[in-house]
Amino acid sequence: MKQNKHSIFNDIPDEQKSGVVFKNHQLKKKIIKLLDKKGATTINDISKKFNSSSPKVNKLIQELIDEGLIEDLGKAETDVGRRPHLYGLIGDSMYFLGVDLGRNSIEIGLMDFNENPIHFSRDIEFNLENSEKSLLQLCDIINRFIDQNPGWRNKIVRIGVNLSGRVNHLSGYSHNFFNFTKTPLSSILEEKTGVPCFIENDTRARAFYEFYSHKSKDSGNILYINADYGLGLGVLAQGRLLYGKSGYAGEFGHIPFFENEIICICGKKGCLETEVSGRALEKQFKDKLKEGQSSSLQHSFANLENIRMDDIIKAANNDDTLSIELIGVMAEKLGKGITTLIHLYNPELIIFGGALAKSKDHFFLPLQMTVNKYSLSIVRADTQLELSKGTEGAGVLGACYLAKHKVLNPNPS
Amino acid sequence: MKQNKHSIFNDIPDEQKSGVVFKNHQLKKKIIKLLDKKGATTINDISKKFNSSSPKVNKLIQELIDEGLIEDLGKAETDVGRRPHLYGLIGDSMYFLGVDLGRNSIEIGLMDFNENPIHFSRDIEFNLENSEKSLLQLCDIINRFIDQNPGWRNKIVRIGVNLSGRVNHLSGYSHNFFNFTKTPLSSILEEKTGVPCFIENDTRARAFYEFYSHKSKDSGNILYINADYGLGLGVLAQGRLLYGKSGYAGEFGHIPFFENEIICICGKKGCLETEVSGRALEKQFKDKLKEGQSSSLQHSFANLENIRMDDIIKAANNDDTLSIELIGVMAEKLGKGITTLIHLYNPELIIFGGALAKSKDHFFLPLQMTVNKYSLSIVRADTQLELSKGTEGAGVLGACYLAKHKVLNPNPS
DNA sequence: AATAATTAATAAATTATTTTATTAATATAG
DNA sequence: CTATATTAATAAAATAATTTATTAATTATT
Repeated sequence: MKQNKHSIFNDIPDEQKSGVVFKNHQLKKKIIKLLDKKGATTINDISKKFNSSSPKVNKLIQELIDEGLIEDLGKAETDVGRRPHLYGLIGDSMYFLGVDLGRNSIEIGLMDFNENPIHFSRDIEFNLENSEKSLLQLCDIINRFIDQNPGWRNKIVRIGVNLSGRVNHLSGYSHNFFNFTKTPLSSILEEKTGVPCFIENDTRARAFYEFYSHKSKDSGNILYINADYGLGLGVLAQGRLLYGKSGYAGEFGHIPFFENEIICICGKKGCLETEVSGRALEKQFKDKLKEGQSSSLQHSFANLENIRMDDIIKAANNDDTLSIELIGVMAEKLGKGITTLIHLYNPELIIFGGALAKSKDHFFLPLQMTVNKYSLSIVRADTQLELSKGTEGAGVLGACYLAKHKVLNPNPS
Repeated sequence: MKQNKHSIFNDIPDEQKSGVVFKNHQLKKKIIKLLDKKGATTINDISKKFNSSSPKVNKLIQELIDEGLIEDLGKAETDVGRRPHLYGLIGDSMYFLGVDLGRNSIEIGLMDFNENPIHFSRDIEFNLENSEKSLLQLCDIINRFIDQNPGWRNKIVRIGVNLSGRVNHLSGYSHNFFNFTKTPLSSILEEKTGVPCFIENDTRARAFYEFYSHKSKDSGNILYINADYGLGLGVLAQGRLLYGKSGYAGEFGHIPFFENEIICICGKKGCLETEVSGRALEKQFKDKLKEGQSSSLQHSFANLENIRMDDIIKAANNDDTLSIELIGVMAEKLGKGITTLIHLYNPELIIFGGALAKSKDHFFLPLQMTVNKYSLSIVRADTQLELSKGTEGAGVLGACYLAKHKVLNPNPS
């Protein structure tokens, strides 16, 4: 495959690992990271920040300009003295590609360094199977997306691919899909596309989108609850995604929470998910109808078994009393679970997303009430609760943001 | 106060922040960190590790020898070629001081860079009050400890002080004690002793001792449960102590867990601690006696109200059936809580300490059974459960280890 | 036992970086 | 409108680092 032009974020050869070339390379990366964080910056500020002389920084800046990565943004406004030049990233110089694998479709998106969307394709037909054929099809779809525009391939510096199930982001192995080769999945993708790739769990990628796109992220302790058909959790602790020993951290849906007899999809009984999830909501709704309770949905469905989570949520938003009640009770139960999370992670923010969060206040108000009831006020005071805006393509965006994050922070998570 | 001689871990003046002096200083610190981690190392290995030339490393090594921090350990064994010299830290060149504040006593310990104990003083009389007098007394005790040996003061590079309650390790403010000044507590201690100081929550310091002294700490995801009069938790997530937004992370004892009517010391009802803690055990034990159940302890106590947690644990270890039963039931309840922790943190190890853990198998076996019963086997498989060895002076040792850790890792937590 | 092969340490040569001095650009005061 | 003060950028000088060549130390081999 074609080699990416932008070597700045590719590893440099081993023989150069010692010496000046390597150190200049490192410093250039640091400069780019700084410009990304702070925006337009002067040579003096950069040289102070990195304890490097201004002639040295000047030289590297000139090289970065020649490489097409940064540009001179003119002079800064100052009160006195000669005005320094400002330098900033050329957002269009580098791209990130995000891929979100669903069961029956793929979504792909391209984002530039300034986080502007370049192009998105939704609902690309794809049959996810644990087979080599399916994997090759995936690579083909990605390559065809990239080749839509001849200028793109050379600009893409990293590709992130979201998969459901257990994913080892460090080794690049997926546990549930494409696990038939000795080579890590990420390496195969890399070989087929010619661009460095990584894989990530889809809920965590979505969570990362929420974390990254949110304004207030002071201390970096944020939780994202995905209340959908299942119940997922993504954790950002002290600025880093939490994985735990093998990537299971945040298995919120399966903590033992109820003394009930409902068997969870995980095989255990009493999991939080057995009573708090879209799946549980469907079950509870149908049970109530069988018990003789009424709902506006009865008119729309000939066969009540066809009622789905989304229908119930829509009904609640159209004032269906039974739906509102069930969602409210569920939110109260979730609130107690959230209190546990607040005490264990002491987050500054919890964001609620997924289908259930779409029922807005019917879900959010009882949730908040319960959290207030059960939590220590001194701990609770730290934590802000928020509904997700439910942005389309959060998964793909999360993969793109993660790609950018990994490019700028190669060492830790 | 006398200034510490070892400037290597003190911040260098601002005017030197640019330039060669600063960079050499940084590289020397990196060398010391490497020697601490890897033990005896050659100049070539160091220069490769840090992308620095061997003449440069050679020069810095000579300087470090002159400063008395490292020593030439003779030649390495090699198969072929000239044998390189090995260099290693002089453990005795730098000390760490740990201070553990109890309600009525202080414990102080001194440890060298190789983690050898130098001197420990237990049960120093001290009355902890939120007053300036009490604070001055504390400083006096610390200074008197240091002055026991005229050679110590100059060798101590950092002092760690453990306090109960909420502690901000970053700002240096304590929430519950010595909170009457605008100056952070850590700065006051620093001024009075002439050595850089930090403060930390006592449970977290204890937890850090357990993490640091344990052999297997691969991925750095470890929990420490302090099952004592209260119920505490210390979390090491991805190699870093977990604090959360304001240092409340790990408030395990106060998660809403029971539908009971017992008012917790925190003011809420239903907290895990209301039924799982030494405090709860005392209450339950006395209630059972009042209900007419019998125990061997009835013979030893004229007034049954004087029975304490430690007596019940001792009784259990001497085959007292009632004590064993109560501890067993408590361990089962804790097991369910532990399962929640396993699902949320996916740790590789959980260590159980505190007084309750001293009842060994009476506590540990029912605990393990319950964890196995409630947890997802695939997540559970990652987690090893262990009883703490219950080392004397774990708090002071934790403060010393933390001091060393902070000296070697100044940037993150 | 002498020699070749190998690697470490050091010295010398080369290259790179920083420091300083100089020139350029800009605002303010007289 | 010019002089002065102030800061940026650049050039020159000084310093420091790396690279290379050389010498030293060591094992295996002839």
